[in-house]
Amino acid sequence: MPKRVDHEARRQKIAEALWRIAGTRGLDKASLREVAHEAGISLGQLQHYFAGRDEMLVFASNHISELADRQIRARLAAAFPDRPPTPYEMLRVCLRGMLPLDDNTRTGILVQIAYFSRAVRDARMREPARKGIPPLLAWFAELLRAGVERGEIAADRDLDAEAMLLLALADGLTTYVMLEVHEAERAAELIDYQLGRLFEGVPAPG
Amino acid sequence: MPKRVDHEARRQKIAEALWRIAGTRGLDKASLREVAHEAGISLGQLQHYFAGRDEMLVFASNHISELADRQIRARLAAAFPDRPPTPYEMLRVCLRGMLPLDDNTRTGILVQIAYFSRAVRDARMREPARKGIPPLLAWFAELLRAGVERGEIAADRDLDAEAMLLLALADGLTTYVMLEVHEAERAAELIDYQLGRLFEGVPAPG
DNA sequence: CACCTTCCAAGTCAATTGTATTGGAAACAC
DNA sequence: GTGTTTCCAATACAATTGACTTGGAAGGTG
Repeated sequence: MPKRVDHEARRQKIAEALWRIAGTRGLDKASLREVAHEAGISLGQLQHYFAGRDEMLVFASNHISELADRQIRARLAAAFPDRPPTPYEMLRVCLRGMLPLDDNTRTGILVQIAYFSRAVRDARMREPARKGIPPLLAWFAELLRAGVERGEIAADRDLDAEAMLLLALADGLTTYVMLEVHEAERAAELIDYQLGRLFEGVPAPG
Repeated sequence: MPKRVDHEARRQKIAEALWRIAGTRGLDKASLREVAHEAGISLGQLQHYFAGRDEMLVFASNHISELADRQIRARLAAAFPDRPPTPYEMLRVCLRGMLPLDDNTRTGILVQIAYFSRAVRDARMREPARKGIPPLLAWFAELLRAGVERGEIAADRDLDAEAMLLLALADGLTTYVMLEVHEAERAAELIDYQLGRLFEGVPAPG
């Protein structure tokens, strides 16, 4: 066997270059040449790692999902280094993590939007975006159930519905932040407003 | 003055051809040639009505907004031909009108998404999408205030917040319908769930 | 009729695209 | 060293794009 190269690492480097372009100039502008240039490699090299543009897009999509997943876990660990967070706190951190409150997340959302606008028309790109949602919803519902057991949430709530509402709310509010209808902080307040109605008697964090 | 042509009508015809393409193949595929062909005219003729691609896109964007506005008013008038609808009914019809419950609306949403994914990066396209939202929100809030006066909504609600929540919710739920996470009917149920919590003691429509 | 403005069809142009090909450098096995 | 496989740079190619030019048809005005 000849020249050994870490195949996966290269593909990730390329995916991150694609990420940068999609977040600034849009996914359409992420041509093979542009991505290669952004990654600091030649078109020939890029083609060696991806058979075609679509394959590159799909790989990058999956890569992004994993990164987003990892980031939200890191955020949770960072926010509560000493004690385990309450269900309310976990939910709040997760939902806030979806909002474009900082530049990094904002760029990530731009990339998500670029992919989303393709995913709604292309089943192949829809799959990766889809599959992460049900587990996330189930986890939200579980957190809410823990909230019920702690007596913080009324027992007659439809927890699956509430979980979906919170998720959709975060997404919808983000939409209007990106359209500059309101600020990201306003979106965060509204999340808190909805959360506060759910968790009765739980003091809102400062 | 020579040959007289209804300029505006042509531009609308072109905008609708663009609409059809953006809804099926995506906004990027809406090249001047493709739009011209879809509209059944020549490239030369299309260029006579729009100086460049961007101008065509902006015009079409505005045109779509007006159509959507008109459609929702028509829907309201059709749903309650005899008596004036209650605030609850008006809100419910409007919010349901945003969901992809039929093929027509679904296509419209695909177009909206195509535009949205450009608007988040291009201020020129963001403007038209933006400007319609505040009046809509104000109208929602006004409906909610009427609900408070009828004793259907608790007096201590933050009506501006509730209005934004409902709007964002409809958008977010639509997002997940398009990603095939849940059905449009489920989204409608969830809207009713949130509405039902707001309007206390108002019976849900069959 | 003559004229002049509006309208638009056809063609050209440079730029950019995804894909394919070719040739050779690099590195490991023997 | 020889060979063989992996890796990749360079180039070519057809297709598509937005923009522009040109020439003339259509039709109202005088």
